[in-house]
Amino acid sequence: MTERKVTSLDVAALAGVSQSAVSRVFTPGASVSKKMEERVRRAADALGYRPNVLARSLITGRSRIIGLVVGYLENQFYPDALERLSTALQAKGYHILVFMTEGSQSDGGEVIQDLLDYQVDGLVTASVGMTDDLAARCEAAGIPVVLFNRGQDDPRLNEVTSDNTAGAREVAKFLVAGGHRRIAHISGWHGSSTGRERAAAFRASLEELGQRLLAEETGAFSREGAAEAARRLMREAKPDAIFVGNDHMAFAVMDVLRFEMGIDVPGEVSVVGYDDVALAGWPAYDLTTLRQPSGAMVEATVDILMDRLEGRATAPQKRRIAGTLMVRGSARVPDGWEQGGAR
Amino acid sequence: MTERKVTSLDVAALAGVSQSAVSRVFTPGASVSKKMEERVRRAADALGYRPNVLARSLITGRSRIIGLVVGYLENQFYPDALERLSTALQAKGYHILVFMTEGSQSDGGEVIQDLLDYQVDGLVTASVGMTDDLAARCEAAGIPVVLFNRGQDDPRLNEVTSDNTAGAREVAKFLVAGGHRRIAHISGWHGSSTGRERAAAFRASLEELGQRLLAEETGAFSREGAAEAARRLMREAKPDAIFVGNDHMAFAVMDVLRFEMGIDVPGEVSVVGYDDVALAGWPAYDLTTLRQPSGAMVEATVDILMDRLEGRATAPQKRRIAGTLMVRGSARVPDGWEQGGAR
DNA sequence: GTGGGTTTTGCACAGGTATGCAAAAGCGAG
DNA sequence: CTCGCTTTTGCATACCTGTGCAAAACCCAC
Repeated sequence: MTERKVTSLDVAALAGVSQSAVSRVFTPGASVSKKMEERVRRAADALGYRPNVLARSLITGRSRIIGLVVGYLENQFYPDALERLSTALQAKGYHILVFMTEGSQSDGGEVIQDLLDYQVDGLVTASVGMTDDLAARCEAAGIPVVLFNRGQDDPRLNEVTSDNTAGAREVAKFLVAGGHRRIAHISGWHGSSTGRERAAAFRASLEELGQRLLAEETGAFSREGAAEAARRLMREAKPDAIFVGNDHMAFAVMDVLRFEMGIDVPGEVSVVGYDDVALAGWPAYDLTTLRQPSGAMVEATVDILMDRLEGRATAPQKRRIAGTLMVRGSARVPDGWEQGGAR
Repeated sequence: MTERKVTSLDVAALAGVSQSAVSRVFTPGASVSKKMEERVRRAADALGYRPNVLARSLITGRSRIIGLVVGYLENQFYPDALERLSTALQAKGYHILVFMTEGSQSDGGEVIQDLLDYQVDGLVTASVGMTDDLAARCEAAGIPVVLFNRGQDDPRLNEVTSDNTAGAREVAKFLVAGGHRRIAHISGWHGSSTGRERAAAFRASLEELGQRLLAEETGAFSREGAAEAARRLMREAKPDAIFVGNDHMAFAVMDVLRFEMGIDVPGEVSVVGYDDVALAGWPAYDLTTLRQPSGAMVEATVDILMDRLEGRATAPQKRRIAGTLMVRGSARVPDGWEQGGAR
């Protein structure tokens, strides 16, 4: 409390050298002699000196802070990604500053100013439909933006998504091969590209396979929304298979079917999700789902950021990570279907 | 990219006033005339000016950044708390900088330096057994530290926990009242106060009620550890009820019992958890558990931080939030037991 | 208009660091 | 030892803002 902050000047005084010398010792790649290094470090350790990142950032213009804009952490996919992202960035000397938006359908407008105020070096947005111009404004300010698990038509923006189209097609093939004839879809929020792409590709793929999508309801990426959608679906369209826009909603659907309506899954209705969060692999759900490899997606995100921050590439990248269908017990398995997918 | 950063000097020049005037307009509570305010704001808006938080923090000595040290986000309790904490702090003009430690049993030593480098105004540690002297070092540097959901004997440190002793006693009463006679416990990690307290209180409470704890295994707060513990327990001690140190482990235990060993829960074995994460309320698990009110715990955390940051209180606080038993379907319910607990 | 008191404004400096530039030191060869 | 070259060091300045202090402006009553 009474401890005054120890600065590079204090160290310099104790070591009997100039402040710039101290600065250079703590700046990788600066020109310092062996002897000087030794001397300064000894003094620094004695005083417990560490450079002030904020003061440093003021002059270098780099804060080593990455902003993360996120809407909700209820869907386990996001905490998992957050954990990986934070760890990966930490290894590179960056840290994550968290900005929560209200709800999953916000455009992030409330936090964008906050973000810029903190002079973040980069920006990752997850689970939020950030409007084009907001993100573009950041890019204009020289801040690289990566949309994580969400696309936007704007060609200026970086994106990392899984291949939603291929994924949805894989699910369609799987369900058709399994002999289902009344296939429905509970989609995510249509304001998000992820939700739209999966829905559109699923519908199109079914038609390629000679089927028509029986019905589509929107679950708004929320548990309650999905439960409602499932109830409507079973009351009216009566499908024998449901592809749900993500795992988080799929769990709600399975709960409604099994525990509220007494329907056997997969005996009477097959359920397939999207994401492959940890819970999907637990036997209580044992959910067949399309894995979005969050590890690879995070790697790609970090790659893009580093390219930009270290001044390598500058062209916007749209990376699309391939997923694989995880065949488990919530959907009928076609004869002869092998894990990893048939042709 | 080529856009130079717009500073208070630019605004001052455009408005034809001094830089200090601009500063004052953006400093709440400073002395500015109506006319000046109007004039500066117009210029600032025209240029898109916003004060640089980092430069500001350099001079005020407050960064408006709160460090959060966290070990893993797999246990849903923590993402939930993170979300609440971030939202609450944001409302007060603070933001969370995330520091991940390796695994749940780290002492946080790797990140402590990073933390201090960023000049955080305060520190919250969750799911990590931060050693006393590290936290004490932060306090010595004038940074308030709150241990979230973890206690430490050091009287200098702030803590927010649920009342583990009362909670464990409630569970003991519930299980005994339910007619169980072979009661076992799968504890968390004994390096954590949370784990120790729950285990000790549970054991003691059983003895007060005239029973002996049948067996205790450690689950190390991990899914795999808990599963192993459950297998050992059922192989050897054969309990008719298991109190598990947190929900995250309890789910693993239920999965092993039901799907691996074909044991009926709660017919043959009752399972009780601790935390009441969202998943506990989903019908697939329908877990009876002691609710840790994360909302109230976060409120208390923010309270303590604000007291210190706004220079009110300075004495360390140890807040203990009361929990309530959520009676659901994973454990036999004693006749006449009412939700909210019997006397 | 004058005087006293209250606001408002500008000036100048501080906060902790990185870096261009020039001076100093080191080094190796002759 | 001297010279030329490379490496190392110190000086001074810049980064962007908040704030104490004194000067200026304002307000109101006489």
